Amino acid sequence: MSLPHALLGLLAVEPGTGYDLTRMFDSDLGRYAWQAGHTSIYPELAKLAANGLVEVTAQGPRGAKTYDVTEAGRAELRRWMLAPQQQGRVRNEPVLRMFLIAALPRPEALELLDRIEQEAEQGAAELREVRAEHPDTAPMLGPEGLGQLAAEFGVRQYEVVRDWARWAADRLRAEN
Amino acid sequence: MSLPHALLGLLAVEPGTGYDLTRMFDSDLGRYAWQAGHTSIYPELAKLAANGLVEVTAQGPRGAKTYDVTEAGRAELRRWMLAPQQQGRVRNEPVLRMFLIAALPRPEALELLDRIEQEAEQGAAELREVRAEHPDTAPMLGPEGLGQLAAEFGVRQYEVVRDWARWAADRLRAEN
DNA sequence: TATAACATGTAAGGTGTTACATGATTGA
DNA sequence: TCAATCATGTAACACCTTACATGTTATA
Repeated sequence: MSLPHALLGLLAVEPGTGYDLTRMFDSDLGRYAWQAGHTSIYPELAKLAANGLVEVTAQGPRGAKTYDVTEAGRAELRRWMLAPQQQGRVRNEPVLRMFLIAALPRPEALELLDRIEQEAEQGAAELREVRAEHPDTAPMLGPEGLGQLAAEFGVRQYEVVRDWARWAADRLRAEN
Repeated sequence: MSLPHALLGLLAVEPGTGYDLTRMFDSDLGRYAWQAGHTSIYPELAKLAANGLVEVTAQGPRGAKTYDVTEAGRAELRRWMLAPQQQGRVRNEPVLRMFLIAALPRPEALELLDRIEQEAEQGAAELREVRAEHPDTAPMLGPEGLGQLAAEFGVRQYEVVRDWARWAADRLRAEN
């Protein structure tokens, strides 16, 4: 049940349409943090609006509705963000595959580890370029900040996966 | 739809009951990779058995049924593990919160970043001890391996979060 | 002998995904 | 004028969570 909070957060960073939010979930955000399709976003926006947490502040061309967070919405977002974390839910298919390598026969395990290492290095390289586009002076809070926080985390994340895969492959090869 | 594959993988590592699987999802695995409660596990096991991917190989005391993977199950697991990855689904509430820091006012953002840094360091410290319990010579494949792969990944993961939070806090404090 | 851990299940309700559906605007 | 992009929605189905429900075995 984090979708409403994700929407609240994204709109608090920058107001936008359901379509804008949909694209955000397709990029950075959906890659490391949270995913959602437009078919869950639109109904959820309607629900948030009905509860007074967001409101339509502008109407654009193709029936486009720009949503913004209300004061009540901002309060709820702060409450959720600052609440004791207590193990939020995690579902990460790539990481699941990584651990289940222990279930594979040796040759396949090594093959997969090597592939993971390569793909992670590639991902890191791509993201390093994205990161380089952000000027070092851009503000950390607001729309620029979200991108920076995500890109920086993403690079480090990929590097961890790459190093972990190398470590595991080395250890596995060392076993006689 | 990774639950069946998670179960297949865990049983391929080591046969066990639905109860055993439930406990696994409560530990390491559920923390970084995938979560599931017993109420989804038992029906899913029945479904996998009906499809011939797992089978009951032993009956224990309290009506306990020990499941093992069949040859067909192993084949399906290999297929899924080695299939081109193409962006598996990721849903990570802690990471979502991290990115949405960009939506907070400065004081709260700094407060949260400091808290994240501390909690991550604590998590890393705890896991380093868990990791130290695994002998360096234990085999990487099989039940010991799963724990090792997860512990090693977990330590590195926590360290990344800690370093990232420190980096973000430093950058934010540096802004005038 | 009582408590904790073991062990399995169903049902209702909520959430999320896939497929279906429509239409406007912009730019090549 | 055609294709891509923008923009929003509904319906059916699959999936997951919470609450309910039951009973056994080991151990302190």
